[in-house]
Amino acid sequence: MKDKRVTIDDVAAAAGVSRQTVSRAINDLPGISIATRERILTTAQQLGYRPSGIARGLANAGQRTRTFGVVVPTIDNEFYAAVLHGIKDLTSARDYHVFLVDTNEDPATEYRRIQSLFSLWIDGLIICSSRMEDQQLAEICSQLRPVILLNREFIHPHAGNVLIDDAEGTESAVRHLVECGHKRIGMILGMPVSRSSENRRQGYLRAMHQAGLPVEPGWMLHTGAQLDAAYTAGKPYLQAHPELTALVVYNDVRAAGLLRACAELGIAVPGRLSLASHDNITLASLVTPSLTTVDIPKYEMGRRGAVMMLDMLTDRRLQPETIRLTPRLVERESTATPNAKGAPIQ
Amino acid sequence: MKDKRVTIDDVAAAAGVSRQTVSRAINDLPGISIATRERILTTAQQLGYRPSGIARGLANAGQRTRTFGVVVPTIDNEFYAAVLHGIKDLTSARDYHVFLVDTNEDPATEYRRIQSLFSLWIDGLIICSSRMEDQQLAEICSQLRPVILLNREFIHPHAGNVLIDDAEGTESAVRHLVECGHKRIGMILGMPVSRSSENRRQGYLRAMHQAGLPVEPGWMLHTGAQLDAAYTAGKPYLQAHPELTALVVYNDVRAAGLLRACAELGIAVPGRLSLASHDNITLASLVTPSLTTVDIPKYEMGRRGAVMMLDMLTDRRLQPETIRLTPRLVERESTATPNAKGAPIQ
DNA sequence: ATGAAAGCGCTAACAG
DNA sequence: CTGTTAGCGCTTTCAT
Repeated sequence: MKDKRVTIDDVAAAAGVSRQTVSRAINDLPGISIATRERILTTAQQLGYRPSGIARGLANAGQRTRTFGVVVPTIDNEFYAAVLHGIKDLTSARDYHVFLVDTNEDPATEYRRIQSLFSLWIDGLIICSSRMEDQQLAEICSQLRPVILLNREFIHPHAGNVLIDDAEGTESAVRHLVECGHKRIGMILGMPVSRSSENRRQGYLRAMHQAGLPVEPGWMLHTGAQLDAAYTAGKPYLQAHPELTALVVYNDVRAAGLLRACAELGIAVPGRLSLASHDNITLASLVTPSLTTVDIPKYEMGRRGAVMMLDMLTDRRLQPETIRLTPRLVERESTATPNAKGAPIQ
Repeated sequence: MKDKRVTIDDVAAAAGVSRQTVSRAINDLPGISIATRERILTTAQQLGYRPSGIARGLANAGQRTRTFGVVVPTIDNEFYAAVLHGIKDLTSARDYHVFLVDTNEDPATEYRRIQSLFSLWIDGLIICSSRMEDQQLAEICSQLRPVILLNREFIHPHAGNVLIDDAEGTESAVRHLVECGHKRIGMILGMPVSRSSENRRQGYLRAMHQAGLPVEPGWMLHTGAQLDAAYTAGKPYLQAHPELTALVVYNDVRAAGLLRACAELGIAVPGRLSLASHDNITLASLVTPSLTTVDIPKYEMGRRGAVMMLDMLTDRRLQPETIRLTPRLVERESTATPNAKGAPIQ
């Protein structure tokens, strides 16, 4: 089926040294003469020797497999693709390998798949927007270090955090709408299990409160993650709430769904309804009207997480940090003064 | 740092049997009484025993780590995210784990990272849109089985193929444009290393030839993978070729870049220029005008690849197949009869 | 039906 | 500086 593997013993025999000396040469450890190292490295090269990560992992009793897991709710959302992109470069450069776990937005799947990953003796774990309970996270952290949480605050001696100030981001969006003159502002939320969604809801409530504006319970609507779900749920919501002149939307994907609903209902955006969303993924600038949105530094979040992970792996004494990234409102076409003249979209 | 691992010996001791018997129980192998199996499984459960995939891999001499690699040019493109999505479900259900490799569209990186992955003794490999030379692919296939190639034809006893008839897809797009009445049709290509791009170019040339239409060399333009790259390269191209009334574009991302260039140049789409692209990713239906595009069954491609992989892993005697999926033109707003009246976009 | 022995390929701990 | 001795946790023989 496949050629016999070249093992460390083969190299040792060929170079006429002990297996151990080869190990020292390969791993650049002290206690070996330069000449010997050179010679061994050359023979290893000639034989096409590749150290087995599997055997290394075993011998190390699970210390260093040079692998770690990355967990995302769904790879199908450009947001997480961008985070992964931020993780990738460093990982590739340092010759680590990444197990990708897609949890389908389901906390139970997340927990199960992570536990299963543990049997592979990963060195660490990056969990993006974890939907699990604190207790489960604690259990996972007790089994592994480091665990880097992106977009989810969790305090644990093994856990690092790269956080977005979600509430502040949403507040800036609401303030923008208020400055435009809006008074009746609704909010489209994400999945109930999403922490970001809850944080953004808090930001919305706080900003509305600070502006002295009322909030009706019916003004808030949870929708599924797909564009179609937002479209489907959004249509009756829009019809039921003609009093609203602006909406803060959980993310761009949902905003795009609402845009479609608005178009079909003849609701002009931003003429009759302003829309401010979050994430600033590619489509935010491509849809018509382009979306005013709170930019989340997705790539940077991934990159910083990967840096922390690799640093902690390189020097096990390093303590995990908490990094806070700041979102920033990007004003585009989907927000304007309320009741401005403007024909319905189609 | 972490609790002592529970090993097979711990379970054996607790259950009062040999390590071997535990192994039989865990792996559901014959040669063990039902009662004993039950008892062992229970104690294993109580102890929280999780078999080490690493040790299993080593003991198996690289046969079954329940791990395989998935290689994509760039996770940042929704196309590949969709493929991954198709791979994910089955993988998760069968409790396999996936190493994700992003090659940055670079053949050398692709080769290097795959070789590096081999040290982890993966069971198989799915390579999406490989940019490597046949010779390198052959080398990789000689080291591993199965290797499933998505969107890249390659014949080898270890290699399965899930293919798209790219040329046919492009031909259907060109035929559509010709039927609209276009005579001078250009093409925006992908990266020169992309096989799809080359196949689509062939389809373009063939369809133009069959329609008896001329093709100028200057009508074809290669652009980078990002939207901005297409926008930047597209602008001077559009200005240099006012004779063109329609464009076949390599993919939706690039078409979106061109759309922006057209908007800035005051070129109405489809009024003065029709655009037909490929892939049918989300943004294709969201941009204005929405894109006529050749739908590629991305999710299905990933899913079929994963099915073949897992089938071959389950039954090692199974021979790899070649599966061909058919693209399908989706007509939207970006194509129309040439020279139809219609004001420039802005 | 169960157990004992050997070894997968490597590194850590100790010798020399 | 280099070699020897033990495993890491598991599965495969081969015994019993």
